[in-house]
Amino acid sequence: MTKTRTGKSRASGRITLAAVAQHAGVATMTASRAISQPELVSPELRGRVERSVAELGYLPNRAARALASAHSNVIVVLVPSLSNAVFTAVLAGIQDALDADDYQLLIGNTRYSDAKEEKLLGIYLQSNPDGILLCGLSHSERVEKMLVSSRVPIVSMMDLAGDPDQLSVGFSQFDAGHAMTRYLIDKGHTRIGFIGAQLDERTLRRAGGYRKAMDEAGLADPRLQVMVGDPSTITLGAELLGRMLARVPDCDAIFCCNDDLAHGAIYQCQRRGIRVPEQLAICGFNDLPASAWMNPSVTTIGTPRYRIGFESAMLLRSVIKGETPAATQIDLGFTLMARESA
Amino acid sequence: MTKTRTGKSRASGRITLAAVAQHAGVATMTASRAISQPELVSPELRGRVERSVAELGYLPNRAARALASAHSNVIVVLVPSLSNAVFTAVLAGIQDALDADDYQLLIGNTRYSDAKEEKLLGIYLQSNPDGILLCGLSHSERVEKMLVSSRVPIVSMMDLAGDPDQLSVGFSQFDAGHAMTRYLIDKGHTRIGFIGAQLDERTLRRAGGYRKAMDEAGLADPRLQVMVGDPSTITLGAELLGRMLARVPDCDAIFCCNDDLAHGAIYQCQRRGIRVPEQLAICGFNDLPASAWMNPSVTTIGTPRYRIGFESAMLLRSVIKGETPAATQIDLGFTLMARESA
DNA sequence: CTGAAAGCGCTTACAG
DNA sequence: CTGAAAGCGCTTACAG
Repeated sequence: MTKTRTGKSRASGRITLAAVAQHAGVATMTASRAISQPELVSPELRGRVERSVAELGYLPNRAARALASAHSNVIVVLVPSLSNAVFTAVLAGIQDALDADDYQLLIGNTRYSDAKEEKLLGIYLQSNPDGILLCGLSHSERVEKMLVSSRVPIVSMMDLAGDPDQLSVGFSQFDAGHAMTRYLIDKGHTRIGFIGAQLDERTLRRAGGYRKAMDEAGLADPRLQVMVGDPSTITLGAELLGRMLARVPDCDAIFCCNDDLAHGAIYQCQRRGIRVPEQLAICGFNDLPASAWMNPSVTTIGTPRYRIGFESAMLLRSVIKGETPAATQIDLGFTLMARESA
Repeated sequence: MTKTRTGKSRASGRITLAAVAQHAGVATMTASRAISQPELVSPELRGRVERSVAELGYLPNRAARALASAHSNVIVVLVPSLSNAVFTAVLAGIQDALDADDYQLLIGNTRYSDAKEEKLLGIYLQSNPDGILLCGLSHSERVEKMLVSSRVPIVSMMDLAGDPDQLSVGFSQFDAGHAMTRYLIDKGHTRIGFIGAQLDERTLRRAGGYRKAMDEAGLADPRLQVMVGDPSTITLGAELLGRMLARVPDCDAIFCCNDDLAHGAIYQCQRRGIRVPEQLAICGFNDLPASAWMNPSVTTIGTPRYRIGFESAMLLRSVIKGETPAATQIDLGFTLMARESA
């Protein structure tokens, strides 16, 4: 008798909108409207549909909706790491910004790899996302191509794009690197080392700011830069401190490209009996929670990562809705946190 | 002339399989097969389709595939936090386990909230997931109901289910709490405090293990337990140390339910001039990277979080493929890391 | 090995 | 305010 029983059905077995409509005694269309545009349906029918939805435990099929409506309510977020507190804060901001909407977040972890970013983007683009949130300004050629041909709105997070056509939310990594170096110079340090790991674009821009400040002060010396491609960890910070001191024994300050490295460097100093900051000043970047609590507390750059996520998502949301944003580039700034270690 | 041009088209504008097929001069079906079951298509046609795919930059529409095939290749992962390194390691394990497959991970952050878990699950179930990975064994009644009626395979991560019908991968949080307490007792401590935050099920089980060990040794004293619902942070650890000492001044050891709290407690001791472990032994749980590096280094429980994610995903994967798992419960154990702080 | 037909569960026009 | 028809872009049987 029922259509779903006839012969070889390919049905999923789940409750469908048609079943809800039948249960409520209305057309499928009316049921659809009662759910997505309730103000267009008379209170009576709306009530009947709502009751049927509840009684049957109906859950809409997202794939069917996406296919029929040609938009998915999916927003793709690609971050280079999930173990780094910076990006989990960015994600928290995004989630909070989008909490009230019915967006589905597709979170991808590229692990600082172009190949992984390409792969993830390829998979995620298959879901026809309404928008994309990316970290950074530079991507592989293939990623750029995929992004362009997808025609999906994109917001770049973390740094500021020079190009006003590109939506970006963040702060100048270059300026922050410059400001921290300038701070150390003003404190009277002259042999200021820079320790960089991972060598992602943000680290390289901070290093660029460091170099400019050193140049301006006539203090530049290539031996003072220790750069490695490995992921940043406390252990690596401890190791690179050793490498720096072996190379430049009279080094009097070290600017670590992030707090993990700075913490490792400080712990290592404690083990070697090097007094921080008296014998060696050490500072970091990002202001992780431990930096305020360690002894000595760590001088570092406070970054608005939660707000970067939040504002990026709000900007993307407005663009998806067809609004013209007031500004295409949002500078959220940074804060130098002068504490005990430098 | 072309069908897509006639009148009011609802087409998305993207390249479709039909377009690929036409370009290759084959039927849509053959193009479909050439992509998903290439071994069933003659080398010649397969080659033509592959070339057309590349030339046109075809990306399959996931919604259409999901709708037609009644399975989505989506796996839902719900974790209570993304800022906690424990769960980001679990996620890394899951991602690595599923890397080769074409699964799409839907990662949800429940923030330790039943309401958020319900909401996320409701949204994610709309995508018809092939499987679900959850943290913990106990969920709200509504979540349980949704899970049951969805009939989607589920693996519970972190702890071990008593019920053999339930798939679980983890270790006994209770036993770990018991072992750490036993260790402190064996060291001669008698006034052992327990500091717990968040009060999620894992913390409560660890506290249960602590209480049992204290009972067994005849050392139980309710005043020794400081429990608060706030999220665990270094700052909270520092604060709860103060609260514990105010309440039990002669406390000689403190078992913190996780490393964040332990770190905060130790930093606070340093600021107050309390020597760790001589005056007060402090230990944590999870073995975060900093625990091995701090001075003093932190005694804690090493947990196999990456492997929990990896093995959970492998187990779920095999169940989705219709295999019968060798065991429904996988105990990955824990390791007591005896270091300087206790 | 290949293909014409039907259908997955929704929403978009359109008509009333 | 309500509904019958068509279509989104795929895959599943089935037939050849």
